[in-house]
Amino acid sequence: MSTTIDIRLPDGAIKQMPKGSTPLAVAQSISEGLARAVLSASYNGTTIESKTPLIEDGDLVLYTWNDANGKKAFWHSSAHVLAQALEQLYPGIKLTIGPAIDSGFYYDIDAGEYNISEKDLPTIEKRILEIARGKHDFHLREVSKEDALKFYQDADNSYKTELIEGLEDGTITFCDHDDFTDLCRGGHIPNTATIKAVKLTNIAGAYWRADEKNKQLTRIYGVSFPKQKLLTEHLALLEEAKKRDHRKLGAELGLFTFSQKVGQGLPLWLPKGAALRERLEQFLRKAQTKAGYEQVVTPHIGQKELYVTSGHYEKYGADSFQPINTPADGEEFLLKPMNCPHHCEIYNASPWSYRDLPIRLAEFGTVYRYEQSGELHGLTRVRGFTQDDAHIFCTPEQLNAEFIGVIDLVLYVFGALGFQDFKTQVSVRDPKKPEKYIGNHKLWDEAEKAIIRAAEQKGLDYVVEEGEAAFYGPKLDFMVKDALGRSWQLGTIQVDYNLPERFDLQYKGSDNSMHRPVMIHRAPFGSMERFVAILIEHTAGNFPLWLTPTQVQLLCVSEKHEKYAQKVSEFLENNEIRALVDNRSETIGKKIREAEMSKVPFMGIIGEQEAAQETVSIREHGGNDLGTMSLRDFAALVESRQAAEVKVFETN
RNA sequence: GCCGAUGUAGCUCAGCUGGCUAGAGCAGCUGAUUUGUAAUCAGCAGGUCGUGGGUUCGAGUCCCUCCAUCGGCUCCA
Repeated sequence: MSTTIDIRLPDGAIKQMPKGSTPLAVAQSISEGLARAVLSASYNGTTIESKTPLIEDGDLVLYTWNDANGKKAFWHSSAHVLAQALEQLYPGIKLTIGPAIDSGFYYDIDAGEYNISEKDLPTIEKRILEIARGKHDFHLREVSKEDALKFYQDADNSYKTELIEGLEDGTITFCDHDDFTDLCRGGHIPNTATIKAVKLTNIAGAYWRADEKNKQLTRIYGVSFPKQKLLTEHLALLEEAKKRDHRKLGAELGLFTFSQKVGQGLPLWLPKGAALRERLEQFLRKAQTKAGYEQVVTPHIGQKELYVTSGHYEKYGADSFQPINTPADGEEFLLKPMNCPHHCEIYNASPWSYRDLPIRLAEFGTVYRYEQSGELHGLTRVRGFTQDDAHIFCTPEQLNAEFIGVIDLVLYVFGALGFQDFKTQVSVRDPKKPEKYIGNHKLWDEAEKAIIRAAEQKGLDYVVEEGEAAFYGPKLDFMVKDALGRSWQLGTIQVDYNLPERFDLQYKGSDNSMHRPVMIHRAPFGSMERFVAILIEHTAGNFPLWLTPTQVQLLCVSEKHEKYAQKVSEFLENNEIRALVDNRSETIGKKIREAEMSKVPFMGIIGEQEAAQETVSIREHGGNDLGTMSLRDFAALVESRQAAEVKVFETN
């Protein structure tokens, strides 16, 4: 029997090591520095500890802080120490779960009688660091299911026993460090000493097993680092991100507002915001016309019966804005929560032949949904919003091509607005909760397959998320992050066999008999509100020239030059450049400062010289001085800048 | 909806352990100034301290209710 094994490293090199060597030992054989930096590893694709003995040939990847997996191990291990600190400070609390997440880690506890609040976080942080400095090794060990259950029965922790009940004997591991033990699957750093800085970011309620009906636990979020400097940088980054918050910028730039009198979650678009939004609508309208869509308009209310037919009433009726009554007895209308039923009725208004299909009906449709009060969030989650909606009615044979056409449109829109960093997600049924969905399984299977097929054909790097489907059909969702890294669904494309059934949609086939069309619901922006919100956070309010409300602010050096400034303004307006004149009796310095803060791309300074020579002196946002130029040259400059922006997305 | 925090002028904030007519800067208005690349000067005005109740001789400050906002959870047609 061989006493050595061959370990292949990512660069292809093969290390021959004694059987039972650990990843840490492999790292050591490469360099001391690497050994110090190793946080975790994977062997043959499975995550392991840096001290797991390797007993067969395989591929080894060593992870350091610079790898996502290294960070994950670091944060997961930090969660263990957080749990230990909490147990020490609050004896008798019950631990539940504590995973690493994208930006740190959390631990959920049942705090029992304790009332832990934000004020206590610094104390807990201090204790974590004290423990970490104790230089404790993490040890993963296997335990039998019986022993594991006994351990937590003795500790009177029903959460852990519930978790263990769901695990198979032989796969259960505990992790020890110092005097602390936790049920854990693994993925730890070697020693607590590398945890040099920790910040508990917030404390919140979270339901056990993510179920609203279960007890609410206390969740403590944190983030930790191997160097104090990294924490300082992280906190500075968060401060920067806060400056890009669309709620703050929306107010500062005069884009939108809310009123308690009007109601929560009901945005009021100010002139500048409305102008921006209209420009976005025009942009999409143009792209859609080119792609064969036709614009329709439908009312903001519909008879209750309409939503009973669609199935929405049964699903959401109780949690929606309640029916509107009329003087007529028993007559009830609902504010429309979606446009599809209306569009189905437009389809039903005429007979269709397979030769007519596909038909694509588009509408910027404003809908009202009674979102839970705790869900409302700036413009990203509101109770009244406008979907850039459209419904495609096509034959089953056309489905694939139509779906791909919509993916192209979404990618075009994202490209135009500079959203490069998005994730695609195929949202399918939760197999454990079939009662959440309507329609028959065969059609669902087909719809899910159709989406995955199209995503594959377009080469999208998608993830499949169970339980994220709409109740009537699966979706392909385009997720984009906000300034703070929270993920939001923008674009969505959905395949639906159900509404055609419910509304009895038909077309005559080439075989002279009636057939059922397939429906695609789609919205590239998702909603105007959410899209603008994310756009604000991505651009920090520095919108592309073609979108920005004011392109040029003309600043008079003194009131004497107002007349010429008006002339310049008129010239620019005639050249379709959006300009404003600032003729207040203020110093030029102040006017520049304010124009800078309102993020106008160009400032045109107008004084004695400019008026005499019929020129304008241009300063770009950010301070770049472009010098003095003729009005014609400036108009040409703006035009070429704008054309360059458009060209970027036309060629994408 | 749930857990936690917050709520003082249009905005950003001060107001100690409850104690005289609640302060500041910016914004606004009036006047002076007529300005050359990120804040000219002076004066004036502006607040039922989120709402409603309570405790107290006395509440911006303490307690309760509701509303809104923020961070999560849950939800998201």
